[in-house]
Amino acid sequence: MHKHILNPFKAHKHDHARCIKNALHEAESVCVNAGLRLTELRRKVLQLIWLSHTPVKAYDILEQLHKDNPKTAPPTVYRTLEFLMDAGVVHKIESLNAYVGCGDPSKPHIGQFFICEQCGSVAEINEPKITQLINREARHLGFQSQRQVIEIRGHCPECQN
Amino acid sequence: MHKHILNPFKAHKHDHARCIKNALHEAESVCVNAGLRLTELRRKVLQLIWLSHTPVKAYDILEQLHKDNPKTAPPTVYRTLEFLMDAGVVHKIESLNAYVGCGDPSKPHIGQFFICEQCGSVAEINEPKITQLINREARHLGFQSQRQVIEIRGHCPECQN
DNA sequence: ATTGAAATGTTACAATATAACATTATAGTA
DNA sequence: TACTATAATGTTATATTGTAACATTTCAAT
Repeated sequence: MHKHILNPFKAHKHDHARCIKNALHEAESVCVNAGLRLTELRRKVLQLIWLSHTPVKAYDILEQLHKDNPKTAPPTVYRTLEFLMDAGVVHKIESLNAYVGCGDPSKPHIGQFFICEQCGSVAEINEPKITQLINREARHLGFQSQRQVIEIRGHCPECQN
Repeated sequence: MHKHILNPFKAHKHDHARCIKNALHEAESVCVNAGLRLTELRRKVLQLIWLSHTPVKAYDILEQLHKDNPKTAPPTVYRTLEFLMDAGVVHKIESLNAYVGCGDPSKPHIGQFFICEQCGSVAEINEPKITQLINREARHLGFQSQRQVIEIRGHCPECQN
């Protein structure tokens, strides 16, 4: 696997329980290192996101949380998502209005996402050449780049017939 | 101006009336060539989008249309936007939920957008190197790329102090 | 134990978008 | 010209996504 592939397309029967466990463990250490509190709620939401193989909608998370507490309201979800995104352990897919676990939160980065239109699965890479090329174009325009939204729609290996 | 810059950051006092006129004229010929009907409504919406120097929200368009017809409803706007996007004369900025006129609709293309967080203005380029690089990464993943969402957030030349 | 800040709860609502069906306009044909 | 199939728009209702503002609870540091 190339080093810049943070989160590849998953084989159908990879060990996803392990994925989740690993993601939670990484999130734990990211938060500890940054002096952030990964509370029960935040851990729960992160886990719900990782439980899915595809990006998760805020209101789907809300629905899941209702199983624990039927009175949970949208702000709880959105605040939690904001925290997880700021911590760098979750990314938002803007073109889907949905949220996905970061494949490698160990250091902050600009992710590039490949999203399957068919099955919804997402791969995340961090290819510095893309970042650099875009930054170069930005300079040509006199533009100061702060955040890059790179979302490629198409078909993943398993959905091509 | 580089050839791949489809829509640069505008100087404060460029001739925007000319921009609009030009855009409508181009849209006209795009539609004629494709056998599409640029109706009064569609032309009106396209004009409203170009009237703004920044991406326009669907409900702002709706509000403008209400001046002509107070009963106009959301589907009218969204359908018109869909038509204009399919025709290639308007792009949606996914990270803003807003719509912007295409800088060069003459041939279909993948646009790359630079969006100023301060003033909201947008520049559009079409740099094949970016497209190609991303497509190469896609191939590494076994991914068939169909559409690229490239939106760079930051500060435009006039908003850097 | 006290307290200030962070986290979460709660209520209400704003903003964005679509489904489904009705009506009108248009272009091509008889 | 009138007819008709299709495209375009109107209309009603509702779904989805997201936030403002204030109340309460939890937590860590004293």
